[in-house]
Amino acid sequence: MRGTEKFILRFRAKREKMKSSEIREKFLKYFESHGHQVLPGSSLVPSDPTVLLTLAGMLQFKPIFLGQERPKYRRAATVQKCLRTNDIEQVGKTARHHTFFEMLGNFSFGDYFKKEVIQYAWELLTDGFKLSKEKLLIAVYEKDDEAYNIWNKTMGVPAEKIFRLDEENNFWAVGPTGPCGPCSEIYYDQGHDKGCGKPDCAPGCDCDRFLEVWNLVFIEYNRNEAGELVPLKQKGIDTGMGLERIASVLQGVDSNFETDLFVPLIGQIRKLAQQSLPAKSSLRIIADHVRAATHLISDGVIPENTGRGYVLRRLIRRAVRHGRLINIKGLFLPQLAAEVISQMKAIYPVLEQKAKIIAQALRAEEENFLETLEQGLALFKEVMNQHLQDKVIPGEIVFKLHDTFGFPSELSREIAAEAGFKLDEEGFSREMEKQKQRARAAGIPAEKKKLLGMNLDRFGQTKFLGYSKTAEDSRILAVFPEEKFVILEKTPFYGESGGQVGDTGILAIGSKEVRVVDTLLTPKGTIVHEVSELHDLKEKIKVKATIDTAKRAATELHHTATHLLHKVLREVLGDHVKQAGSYVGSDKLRFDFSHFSGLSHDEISRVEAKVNQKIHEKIKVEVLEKSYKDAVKMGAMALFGEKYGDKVRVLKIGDYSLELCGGTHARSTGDILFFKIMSEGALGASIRRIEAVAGQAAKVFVVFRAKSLRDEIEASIRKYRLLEIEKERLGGKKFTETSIFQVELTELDRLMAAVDNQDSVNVNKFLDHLEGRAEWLRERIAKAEKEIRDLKLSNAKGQAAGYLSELKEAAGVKVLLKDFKEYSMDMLRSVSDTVQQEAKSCIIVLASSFPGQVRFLITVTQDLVDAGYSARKISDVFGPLIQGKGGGREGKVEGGGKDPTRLPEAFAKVLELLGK
RNA sequence: GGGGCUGUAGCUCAGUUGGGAGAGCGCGGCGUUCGCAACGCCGAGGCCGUCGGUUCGAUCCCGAUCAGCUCCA
Repeated sequence: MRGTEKFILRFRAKREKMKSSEIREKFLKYFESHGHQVLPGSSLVPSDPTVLLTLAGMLQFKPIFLGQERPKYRRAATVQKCLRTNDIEQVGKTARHHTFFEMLGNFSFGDYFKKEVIQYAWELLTDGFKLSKEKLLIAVYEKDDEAYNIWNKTMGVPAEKIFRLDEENNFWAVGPTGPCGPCSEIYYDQGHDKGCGKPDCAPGCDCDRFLEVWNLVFIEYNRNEAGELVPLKQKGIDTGMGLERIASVLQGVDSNFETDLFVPLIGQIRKLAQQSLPAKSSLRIIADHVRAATHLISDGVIPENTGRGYVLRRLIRRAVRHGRLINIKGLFLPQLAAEVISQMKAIYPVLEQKAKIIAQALRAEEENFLETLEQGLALFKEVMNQHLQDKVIPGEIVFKLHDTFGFPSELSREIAAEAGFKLDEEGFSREMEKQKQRARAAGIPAEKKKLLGMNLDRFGQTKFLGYSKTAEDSRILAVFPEEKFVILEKTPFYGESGGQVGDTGILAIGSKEVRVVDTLLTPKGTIVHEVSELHDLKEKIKVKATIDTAKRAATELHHTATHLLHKVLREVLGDHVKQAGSYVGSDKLRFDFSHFSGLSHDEISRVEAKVNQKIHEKIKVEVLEKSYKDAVKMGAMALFGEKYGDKVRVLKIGDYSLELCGGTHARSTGDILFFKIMSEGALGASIRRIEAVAGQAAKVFVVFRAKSLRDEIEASIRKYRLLEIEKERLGGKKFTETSIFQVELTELDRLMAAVDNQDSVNVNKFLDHLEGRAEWLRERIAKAEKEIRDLKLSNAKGQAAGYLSELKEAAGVKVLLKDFKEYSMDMLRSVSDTVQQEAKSCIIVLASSFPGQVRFLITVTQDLVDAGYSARKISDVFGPLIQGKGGGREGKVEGGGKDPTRLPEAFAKVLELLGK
């Protein structure tokens, strides 16, 4: 009976465990019922551009606490996803560390303060969550008597359960200056057996006995520049309770990874591992990192080599490596991410919306890393074997792992540490620095370098008139004869910037003209004209500056097309597409952007169709002058890391696209005429490059492409016919009619009509069709060539038996000497093999003669080699006579020469040699 | 823009004094079997990324180029 009772008790205990979803709900409900506005958690990517990631629950309220923004509500409560990687190497080793976690928090903005928040926290924990008061302990800042007294007197917590901790532990601040204040922490005592057992073990100890479950921050001061604490008029409250931690307490488990937040996920990883006892830490690391990566991607981060993207990349790569460590075969992250999504989509709907991108990005990154992981690990193993004594991985190797195989250095550190090795950190930094210098030295074009060395700051910003004018009377401010640079007072010439190339044109002095070959722009805005010759250019004289309008117009088309392309890419591929550099010239445009995988044929086609659709719509292109602030407010896309002045130009393409841009543009998208992508490819990890053409250049490109395809097809048809004739001659059969592959002129006319209608779908159809025909013919030709080779080979083999009768005797040895016309080495070998098989013991010298060229093969059967004959010795006599030589083994020599006319003489010499 | 690594059968990859291109998986056929799985036998499938150079001869050495990966700018 007692056994049954126990069972029932355990069963009930299990049933009453609070699920994590109930904890979130209960938390928010509690504060809602106490006048708090429940707000949605913010993205992991903060709106504050100076902060890399959301690493605390209060981040979205930081401007309020800093006094920069007025709160909409006086009280708020949130569940906030957070991501931290500062303790990443601890994740998996301990029961509590995470990179991704959820923070439950309640906030007061100038409303309630210490007393209320302490009451709320206590009530929720003891009454709402039913935690035993006996097991809760309190820490306060050592100088905060007020908090101490509230806990002790008002709440009735006995003095021995309240600890005073120092500034390091219990004083909170956003930075060196700004709002700050003491805090108070609530600990849960897990009992003696969970702790370190030291006599001084208490809250704040590193061991696992006292769990900090809730931190209450009392924001009451502002620390000024002088470091003084000035009391705030509006005091605030900011609290944080880690969901994973409180869940482990409420569910009575030893680690956060055993809560319902992790159990299903870890279960699935265990299944994938196909191993009875996979390493616990690897399971935890994978589970943690998958959660983090999934959420990061859902908030628009994709794996890259800088910033947030690099954080994500490190998480994914570490997870992939641990996957291999526990024997998971093949791709596994997309699958696990799906589990995370299905588990958390109710609370974070964005996960479901971005499910496709999450799977794609994870798959691409995992696939890529798997490609290099194996090689890198092999190198690692090899190097470790070489350094068994000092147990240090040399800096060059760490660098190579990073540079070539994409091992983030901390991953290398981790792998090394597992085997008791260390990294030569200094050597690594040294190599890294070298690489940076190399790149810097090579990165700056010669002209730019010249410009930077000249110090032209004193000229300031040149007045640019080129937005509306193509010619202008001006005056020369300065001439630099050595560099052939000219600076004008004002100019219609556009200096190279924002990807757009500089203008070319002429400077006229009276009736004399000087060509401007390029125009540059200094960082301070000085426009520098590079001229082909100096002539009479001097300071202060008057010139008329006229740009090459045709080139400028072609460039403008490409520039406007670039903006359309950017927008269309975001529509077709997703919001994560960001410009990463561009080139806009009169001949073509180049657009680099972030995206994790290559574009499919279909995606490229859709992009082209959409851009051409916008061209077809003839949308008005306008430039608005705005303050930077207004521009951003309008929703204009600005490039991260670019500097903008007070007044910015905003390029508006109807209601379609809005971007900051200082370049020059077409008046209407209709002017672009046609748009065609020439190529798409990878630039580096997660950066793609598209090269495209617009306007007349696009038309020319399409025509040129079509014509060269047509030429190739015509030539292929001729070649194929010849091959078929030869095949027939050699005894092969069939002749395929090829004229159906011919390109009719009317087809090209229809292609041009499609170009004129911006009908890129049909243009591509035509081009693909031509491409298909050319490809088909290429394959046919390759196949016919192979068939001809095979026919020749089998013909040669078939005839070989007939040569037995030509065997001669020399000193009791059978010898075959024969010249074939235009046989390949394969055919000679085939003949030699057959004859050897039949004649058993013999020496064969075969030659194949071409005009001015001979190839030969000399073989000696093994029994004759044993008897002292040598193919090499024969070759040494035979070769020189035909102006050549050969090499190989005693039994076989291959070689060649240049004089087929002396072959009879050479054969005779061989007989003579053998006869001796 | 610069550096490193990789490119061989449908897939995963071997392949050194430069001298007849291989394995495993997959595929096709046959056999054993009532059938499946499994196994055995046989077979197809390759201009060794492309172009050029050195060489009598290049998957191999050198150069260029393309593609993928990776790092730096």
